[in-house]
Amino acid sequence: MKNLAAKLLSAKEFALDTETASWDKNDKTVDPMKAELVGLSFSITENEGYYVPIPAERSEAINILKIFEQAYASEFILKIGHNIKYDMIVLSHYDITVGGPLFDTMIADYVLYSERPHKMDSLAEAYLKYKTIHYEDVVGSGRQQKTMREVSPSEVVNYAAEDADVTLKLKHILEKELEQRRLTELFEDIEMPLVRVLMRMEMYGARIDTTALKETSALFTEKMLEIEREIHDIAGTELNISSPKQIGELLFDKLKLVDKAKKTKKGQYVTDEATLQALKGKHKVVGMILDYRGYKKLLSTYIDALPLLINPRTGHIHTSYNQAVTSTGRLSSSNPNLQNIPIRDENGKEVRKAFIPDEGELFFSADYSQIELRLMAHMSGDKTMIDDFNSGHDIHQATAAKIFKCPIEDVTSDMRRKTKTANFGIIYGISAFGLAERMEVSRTEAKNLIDEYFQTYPGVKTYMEESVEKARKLKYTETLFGRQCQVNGIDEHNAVVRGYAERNAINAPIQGTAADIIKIAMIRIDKRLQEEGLRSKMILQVHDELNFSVVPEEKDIIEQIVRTEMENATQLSVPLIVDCGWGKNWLEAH
DNA sequence: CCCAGCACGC
DNA sequence: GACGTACGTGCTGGGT
Repeated sequence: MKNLAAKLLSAKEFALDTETASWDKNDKTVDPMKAELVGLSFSITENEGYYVPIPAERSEAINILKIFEQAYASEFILKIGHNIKYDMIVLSHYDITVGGPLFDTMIADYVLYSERPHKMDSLAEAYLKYKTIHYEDVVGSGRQQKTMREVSPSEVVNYAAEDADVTLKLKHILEKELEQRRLTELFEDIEMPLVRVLMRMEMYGARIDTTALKETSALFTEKMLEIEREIHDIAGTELNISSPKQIGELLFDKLKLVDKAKKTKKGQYVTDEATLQALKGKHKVVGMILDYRGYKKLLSTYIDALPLLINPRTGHIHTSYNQAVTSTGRLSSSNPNLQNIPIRDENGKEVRKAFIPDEGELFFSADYSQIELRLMAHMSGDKTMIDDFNSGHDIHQATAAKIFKCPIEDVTSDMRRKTKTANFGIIYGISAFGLAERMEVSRTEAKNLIDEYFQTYPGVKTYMEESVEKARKLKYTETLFGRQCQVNGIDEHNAVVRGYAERNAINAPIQGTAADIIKIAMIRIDKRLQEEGLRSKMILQVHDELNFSVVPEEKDIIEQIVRTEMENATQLSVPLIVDCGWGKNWLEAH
């Protein structure tokens, strides 16, 4: 082992992998925050792989890891991994820091082909024409699946060493392809530095007020059961209100609330929120169903679920930020998803209220104001829209004044609401019909509004057309920072498929550029927190928003750092504005 | 075990 | 006449 450690230390790069077992037998998904190390693998030269079994006994494990500590920590050696954030988090629990530059093959493939999955097995087949030993080949599958700990090292070694070797081989191919596609800068300057930022955010986690959630749970459960009883009375049967099928049959077969009810592809009645809202006046049960669903959703997805996810070691909830999922460049969050915590609905606000800072600290929230619309102004170069943003007026109000041809102070709230919907629609590449639906106006009025919109901002119209044209030519879109997103179906004769592709061609560069910008801001904020020895923590990212747990003494400096780094992440022809808020929980701060 | 339907966020 | 806003994740029911 000492020989191997010495070899690693004298290498300029090596691939690493870890084999782990969950210490929670009920865990299906492998959670690095709850993983026990079973073995280490390395590859320094292609076709050579090493596997070091790690004993279950912790002090013995730590002794072995000490041998490799220097190699892992080296600031000079490039560390190559497939989803390396996972390995870095696991290793950190054994006092190992992975230092130096990183090359993540999963993220490299994501930067090259964001729309496809990036599992190592499929990359090995695609790039190396090589069929790897699969995870299930080692531990089995289904009922009799074992943990990696339960499989003897002699049965793990080939699989584990192969993974490190394959990772190394993939790196050598991927780095060339990144270079050819001019994606190296995006990869090295944004995606790789972001890995450590996300690692710190995940490991720190978020604190939850479980007492408050328990009280809310009792209250909402009681209300939900009461509604359930009433609905059963009305229906005359104990139907399952959570079953859209049974609800559809109640509303449209039994109660016949409407003659020609809309049906899904599968021939089932549509009973979604929009449909039920329209039927609310027809029968009191409709509103009750909506209320039941509201409580049920909050309880099952958030209120009763989140407390179970508190890590006993840290007392916090640890999401997993996935850096290689969305086609546009955004992050996603899972196990649990902390990017879809309720905010609009009154009852839902109770959930957001339960996200609290550490003991004695403050919750700080900073979000970009209108970042996507600002990017539309910048990227289209439309003079009027740029001026409207630079004037500092409320953008929806300023747009409304021009569309409705009235002084800005005469813009009514209804005019502003319609314009706001139009502005959203523009970013998503909406049609007149879709806009009419959203604004709840006639198609003619929607068409007029769009016409006025494009007369007001002719550069936006041109930009949208050029975006589609460019995507048709290249088959991909590009953000300001060079991130590419493949567009499928842009040449399709089928208008539905083509329309989908065209809307994508309009939205992806905007959404993707916003994602690039907040990633840059996160890297810079994290760097300053580290370098300036601050104790406050960045804990959550929600696409255009960053959240922090802040020690009171650092209140001023944190707000200053976060605002500065977010607003100056890049220079545009319009200002980037950040709204900041403080509070004792997420709801108050936002 | 997988898909459809629904609902939460930006 | 049909179809018509981007990007995600999670829960539940229901069919296999």
